[in-house]
Amino acid sequence: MAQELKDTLLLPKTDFPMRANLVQREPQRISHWDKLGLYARIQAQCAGSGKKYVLHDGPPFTNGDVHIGTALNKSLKDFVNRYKSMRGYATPYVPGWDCHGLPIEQKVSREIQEQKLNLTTAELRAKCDAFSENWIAKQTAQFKRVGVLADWANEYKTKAPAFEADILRTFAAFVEQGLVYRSKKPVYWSIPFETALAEAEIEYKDHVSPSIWVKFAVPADQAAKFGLPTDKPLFVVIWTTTPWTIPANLAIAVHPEVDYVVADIGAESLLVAEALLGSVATAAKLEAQPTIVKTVKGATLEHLAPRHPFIDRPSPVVLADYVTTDSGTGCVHTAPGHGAEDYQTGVKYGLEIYCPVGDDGRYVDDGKVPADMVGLTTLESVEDLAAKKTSPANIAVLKKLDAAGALLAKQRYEHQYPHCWRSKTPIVFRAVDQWFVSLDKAGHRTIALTEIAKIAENHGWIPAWGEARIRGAVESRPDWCISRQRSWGVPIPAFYDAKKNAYLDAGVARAVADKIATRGTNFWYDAAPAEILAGVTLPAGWPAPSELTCGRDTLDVWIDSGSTQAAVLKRGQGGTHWPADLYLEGSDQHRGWFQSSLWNSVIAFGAAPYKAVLTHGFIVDKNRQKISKSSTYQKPQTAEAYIKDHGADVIRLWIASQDFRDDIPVDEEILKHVGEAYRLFRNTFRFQLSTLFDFDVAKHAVPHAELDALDRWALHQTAKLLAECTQAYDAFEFHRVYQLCNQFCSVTLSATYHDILKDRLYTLGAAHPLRRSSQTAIHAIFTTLVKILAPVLTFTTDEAWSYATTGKEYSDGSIHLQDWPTAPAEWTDATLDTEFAALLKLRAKVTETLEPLRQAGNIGKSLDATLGFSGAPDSAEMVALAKHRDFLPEFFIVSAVALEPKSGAALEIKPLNAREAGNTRCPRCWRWVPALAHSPHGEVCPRCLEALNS
RNA sequence: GGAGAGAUGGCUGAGUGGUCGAAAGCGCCCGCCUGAUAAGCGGGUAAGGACUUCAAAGCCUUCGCGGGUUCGAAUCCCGCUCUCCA
Repeated sequence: MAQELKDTLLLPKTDFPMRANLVQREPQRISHWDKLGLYARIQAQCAGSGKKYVLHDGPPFTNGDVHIGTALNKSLKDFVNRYKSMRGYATPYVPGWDCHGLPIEQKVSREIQEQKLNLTTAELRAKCDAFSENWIAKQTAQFKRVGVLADWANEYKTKAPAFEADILRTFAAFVEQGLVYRSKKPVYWSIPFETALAEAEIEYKDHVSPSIWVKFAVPADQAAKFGLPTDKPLFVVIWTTTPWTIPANLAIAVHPEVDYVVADIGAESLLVAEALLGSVATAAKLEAQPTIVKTVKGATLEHLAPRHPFIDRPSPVVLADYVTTDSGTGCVHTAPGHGAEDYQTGVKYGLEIYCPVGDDGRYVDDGKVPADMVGLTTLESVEDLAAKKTSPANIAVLKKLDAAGALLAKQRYEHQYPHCWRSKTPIVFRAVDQWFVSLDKAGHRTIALTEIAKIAENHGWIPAWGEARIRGAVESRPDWCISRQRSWGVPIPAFYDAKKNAYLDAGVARAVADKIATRGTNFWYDAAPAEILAGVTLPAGWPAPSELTCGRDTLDVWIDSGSTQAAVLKRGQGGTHWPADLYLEGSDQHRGWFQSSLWNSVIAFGAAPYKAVLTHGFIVDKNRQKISKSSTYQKPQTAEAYIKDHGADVIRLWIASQDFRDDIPVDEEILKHVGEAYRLFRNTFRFQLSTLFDFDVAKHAVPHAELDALDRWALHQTAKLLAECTQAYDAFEFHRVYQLCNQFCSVTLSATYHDILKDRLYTLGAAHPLRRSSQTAIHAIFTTLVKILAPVLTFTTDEAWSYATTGKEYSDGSIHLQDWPTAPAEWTDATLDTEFAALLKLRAKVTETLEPLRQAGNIGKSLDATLGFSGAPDSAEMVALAKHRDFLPEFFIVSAVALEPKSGAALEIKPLNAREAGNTRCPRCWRWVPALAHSPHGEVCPRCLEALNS
């Protein structure tokens, strides 16, 4: 009997599964999309709109699995592209790969060493090429698995011959403008890799250096000449944290305006800045308080010539404005071959740019370095660092100074020091002949800064502090050292004669580029200069090709990646355009790719390559620590590892849920919560689909004006949600979309709208106007909601959409081909919203009132109760209740509601057990009614009887 | 050493001078339902402290830490610590 009645109900029905089973099923949907040619279809659909939005992809490095942080980056890009394409923009998205560079060459070289192979440069390069290509294939699959939609068949690779040719053409533009020069000045140098490094290739780490105070003896005749006391031996004291640079010391810098003192410390006198005498005395643990015997301005000391402590030469005093009295002695050890400022001062005073340290980091035998120090290394290996040992060179210098009686004091000094990003060892500053690009010569720095400001005016730096970040990087950047002593890269098209004179020319570079475009860069390594230069008109003054050899330096890889805007956007690859509408990368790229792209673009084309730059933070653990430093995370931090556990849609939802402008914390608890939110969304879709099983919009939709008030209220809420989500997407605030949808689904829908609706959807006749009204609304809400979430939940929304439109798991249509939803103006009804807000407040009070009855075991579900409201008939509450009198039982999900106007009384809610109120339960709709009626299926309430007869 | 960013309850995340001990969701606890069922609904839920009490209620402190401005601060200012970035 009960079963028979139950069969007359219109219970929800759908094939859309409750369990997502994302890990297994997502790959199937990816194949489905591949078959559909989804990317091409979306682009074709938007092509006619006349609107285009180009997000230019920053290339990941091709030497390993996709890291979760890279997946985060690509997902954010995917959210943007999908949203924009739904808004009708063509969104050509050409993914890219950064292929050249040290880490790959290093890995490949190691393999070669292990196999004891002896390869030519060209062969090594071929292996690097294959290595990179292999990872491109793997990473492509991994990105696709995350759900990233892109023009995968039309990718760009920095190692492609045509691309390499464009890098060289960009470089030729530099040469043409006279910006490229060869010079010997100090650069960051990685000893293990024996190469110069770019600023973006170093990382600052804690480091303990031996800081030392060194005495430079002033000969008596010198002291006399400068009017300094000669009664006791006089020493100029310097301070340094890099003892190994002492053999390269050529001068001592003082500030012209600073006061210096000669201080008597007993047996001898010291010359230091007055302000630092105290700290020097402390460091040297002097027993007696030093006595100042003379004070002079730094300027008067210029050309005073103390002696180097253990090499027979003078170390003259020079003047420099950068000298401070913050720390040290105010007398700055100057080695023009080992420091940027030292170099400037060296040039100013005509000093040699002296660097007695070889490529391998060892002292060379130049006849000046003490014989017993030749061959010692300045490298602190990873093992040394772990053992807290300093370099052999440092140790030797300390000994030497001590033996010479020149070591006044030494101390451990903890600070942050630049390290090579790959070998993790401290870098050294080292002057070597390198190619540089002048950034000021043709006013490019000014242009770059102007471009930064222009972008800021259009609010293109997102978040806004990005402007300060890149401005700082651009302002402070020294001339760009662009040569690398590596093989796996784009060769610098320079030639050298027998005397090592360099020849570089823009026209020649372009000619080389043209040849490389078809033959690849190995041409440079395989062919003789005569062949490379065949058919090329040599500039005046060049020797014959037969007298030249090809340079073996390669270009800094930041020239590679900085050229993507030329090689991809300027060429319109895949339908892109220049400048890009958006660059979107981690915030470290202000110093990296955002900057290198800006310089390249400004130099080559006179303007920035992007209109807007969006940055995100980095993934950290729940203690806000970098994952690589984290002790709680053991599993590999690859995208694959996360997706294997949670599925791509949950990972994407997690990414969307976080405010990515800050660091992005990840841990299992957070992912678990996101998983719950995912289920909420999925269940919302499922419930809505299941209630629409017998609804056909074309046939059954009810005109808006005829919709029930509750349904119109729900549509009002939907319109509000849509407006807010649209605004959030436009501002790239995906976490707001997440929060808004989450609240909408759980509060507005599940706990309120859907809950109330169940009675009418299940028990009324199929075609009852009220039921069709609600189905009309649900259909509209579903359609809106599923589209709002489509950019994030790509798999799930596509699945739900397929069920909604065809009832099947897969279909030719796709949610991703849909336009962004719109809310008809009639959906918005502020008056209704206000009215319902009041009713909902009462509803909250009602559930509170019902709870004691339930706790007491008097009622189970709320339908087991009836309600009485008493209160002043003119009170706002009673008026609102009276207005919706017939709707109240349904609204409160109770069996009956009685209104008892009582003049002047405060509102009172009186819940009652429905049975005690003298009712009988209808076995079909479970409502308690005064009397049942006969039906062919047994006794039911009058309303059910009507449903059964319809 | 940086005129870079940040620190809100178990988690996400609102909140830029008072209505905030702090929205909302999640989680957790208790209960209901079994016609969304690996679902759904309702209620409760920050921590510490002193005191009083059978109990309830009440009191004080706390939005990284410490100061300051103000009648009043999570919100403004200064210093510090830590994290991320360089």
